[in-house]
Amino acid sequence: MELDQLRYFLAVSETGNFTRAAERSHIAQPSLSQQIIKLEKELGHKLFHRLGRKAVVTEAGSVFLERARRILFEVEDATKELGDNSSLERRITVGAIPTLAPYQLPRLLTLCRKRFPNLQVNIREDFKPTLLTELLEGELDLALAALPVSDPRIQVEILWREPLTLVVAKDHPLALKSRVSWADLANETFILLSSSSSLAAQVRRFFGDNHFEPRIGSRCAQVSTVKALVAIGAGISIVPRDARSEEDQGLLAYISLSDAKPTRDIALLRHMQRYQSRGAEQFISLLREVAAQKAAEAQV
Amino acid sequence: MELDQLRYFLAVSETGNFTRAAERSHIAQPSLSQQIIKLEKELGHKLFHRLGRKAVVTEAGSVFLERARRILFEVEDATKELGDNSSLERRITVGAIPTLAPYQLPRLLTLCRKRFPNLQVNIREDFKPTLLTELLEGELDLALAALPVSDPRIQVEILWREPLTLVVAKDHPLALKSRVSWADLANETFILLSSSSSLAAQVRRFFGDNHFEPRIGSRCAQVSTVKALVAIGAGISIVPRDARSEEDQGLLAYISLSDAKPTRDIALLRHMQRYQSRGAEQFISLLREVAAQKAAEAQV
DNA sequence: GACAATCATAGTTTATTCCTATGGAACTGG
DNA sequence: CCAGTTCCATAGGAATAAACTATGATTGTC
Repeated sequence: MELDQLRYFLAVSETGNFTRAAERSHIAQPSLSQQIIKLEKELGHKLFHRLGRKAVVTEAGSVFLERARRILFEVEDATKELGDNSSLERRITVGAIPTLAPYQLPRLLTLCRKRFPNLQVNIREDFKPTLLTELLEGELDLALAALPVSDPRIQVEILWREPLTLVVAKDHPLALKSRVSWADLANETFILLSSSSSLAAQVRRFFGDNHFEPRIGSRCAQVSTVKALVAIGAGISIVPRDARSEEDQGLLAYISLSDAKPTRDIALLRHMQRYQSRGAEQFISLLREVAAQKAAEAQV
Repeated sequence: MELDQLRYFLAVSETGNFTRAAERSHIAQPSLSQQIIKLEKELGHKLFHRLGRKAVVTEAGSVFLERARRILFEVEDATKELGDNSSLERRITVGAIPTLAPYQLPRLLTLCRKRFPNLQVNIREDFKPTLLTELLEGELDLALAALPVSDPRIQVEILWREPLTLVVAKDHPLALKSRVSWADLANETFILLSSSSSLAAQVRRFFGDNHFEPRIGSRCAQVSTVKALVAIGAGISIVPRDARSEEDQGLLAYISLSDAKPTRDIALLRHMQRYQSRGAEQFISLLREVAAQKAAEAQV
C-alpha cells in the first residue's frame, strides 16, 4: 500500500470518475487505473463498482474510505506539526556540575524564562564525567562544567573565568586580615569537596602549583555543607566566589589570597556531531550574553 | 513521505543503529540511510543525532516517532479490517416492488436471518422504474420485481411465476361460484392499483390480451387499500395470490378465472457490471431456494 | 595503534511508476 | 437506431526512484 494509492482512491471515490480523478491527481488515467487495481489486489477486495457512467464504492470501499481518510489526515497532521517550528525544539536538557548549578542556574533560568518563554529547560546536575558521558550519548543538548575537558568529541567554548576565594568563619582570626598569604594558611585545617567533584581536583591542583601542602580535615559532597562546617569553625575552605550568598553575611568571611589568584574556567560543552536545535541555540546565545556581562563586571 | 520511510525510521529509532535497522528492513544500509536523509529533508528536521556508536532521536524525531507509529498502526489496522472477510460484505440493499414486498419479504428475511445471521439486509421498497435506476446507479445490490424488464444492462433471472387471482367480498355473488368466466365480470366495477404500479400495467395487459374492457372504479396506491375497498363491496379486483393473508378469511374470497390464468413473473434483477459481494451471493442462493420451493408447491 | 564498526557518498542496476496509444464497452443525442 | 463521445482497461516503452555494490571517513575498541 502506498500513500499515493490512497490519494488516488480518495480522488476516485470523491469524483466518482477515474478520468477526472486522474486529472485531479495530475497523472494519466491509465496510471491511476493501474494503481487502483493494484490496491484492490493487495487488499483482496474490489473497491469500486465500475458502472457505465460512474464508479461507486463497494461496501469494502466505503469501509476503506474512512480508513484512507484517517491515514492521510494523520500524515498531513504529522507533516504540519513538524513543519510548524514554533512548537518544536522548545525543550532542551542542560547539564551542570554541582559546584555551578545552585549558584549560576537560578539566575540563568530566570533570564531564560523571561527572554524565551516557550523554551523549556531541563536540568541534569551531576559530576563532570557523567555529564560528558551523557553528552556523548545524546542525552544532553549541552553542559556547563569547569575545565579541563580533553575529549576530542566534545566541543569546548570557555564562557567565563570564575575566581575562587578563601572562606573562613566570621570569628576566625583570618577574617580580620585584608590580605592572606600562604604562610598564614600553614596551620589551618581545610574542608574540601569529595574527590568526585571537579572543584576538589581544581583546588588540589592549585595547591600543588603553589607547592602548598594543606591539612585536610573533612570532605563533603556539597558546597553548602562545606560552608556550614566552615561557619562553625571546623576549618576553612576554598570555594567559587559566586557561591557566596546573602545568608552568609553574619557567618562567613570571604578573603582573597595575596600571592595567587585561584580561578577555574567555566565552559560550555557540546557534542561535535549533535545537531543543535533552535532551543539549544537560544540557550547558548543567552549563555554568551551572561558571559559577556560577567567579563564587563570583572573589568570594573 | 512514503510508508516505507516511516518503517525505516521506526527501525532505526528502535535499534538505535542504521546498520541493524537496514538488516531488519531487509535492505542495504546505504538505501536506508538515503531514505532517512530524504525524509529528514522533506520534514525539514533532523530526526537523529548521529553520534559515534548510536543514533538517538532528536526532539523532532521523538515527536515524529509517535506520529509514524500511529500512521503505521492505522495502515495495519485498515489492512486487517479489509483482510478479515467475516466483518465485511455483510450488508446488502435489496429493492422490491410494493406488490411484492409486504407478502414475500417477511418470509424471506426470516429465513435469511436464520440461515445467515450476520447478513444485514436493507430493503428499498419502490416502483420498478425507480428500482431499475437505483440498480444502475449502484445503490442496490439486487432487486425483486415483476417482468418485463428490458434494459440490457440489467441481468434478469426469473425466480417464480406468481398466479393472480380475482378477489371479491365474502358476501359478493361471485364468492359462491367456484369458476368465473369473462362474462361474469362484465358488469363488475374494478378497483385497481395506481398506474405507477407495475401490477396495474400487468392487469391492464391481461385484460387487453383477453379483449375485455373493465369498468374501473377506484385506483389505490397499495394492495391493502384495494383489499379494504373490496371487502366493503366497493368493487372487485385482481391481486397476486400471495397477497392473501389470514385476516382476509372472513372478509374476502379469492376466485380463479376459468378462461385464463393470469400470472406475473417475478425476477431477480442485477446490474451486469456490478461486483457481487459475498452477502449478495448468499441472498441470491436463498432466493433460488425459495423459488425452487415455490415450484415444488405449484406441482402439488 | 591496528582493527572493527558505523554512517555517508558515488556509481550502477533493477523496479516501479508513469506515459502514450489503443481497444472495447457503454452512454448520449439526433 | 446509429454515430459520436465518454469511460475504463490493456500493452508497451520511457522516465523516475529505489535498490544494490563498492568505497571512504570517522569513531569506538582491544
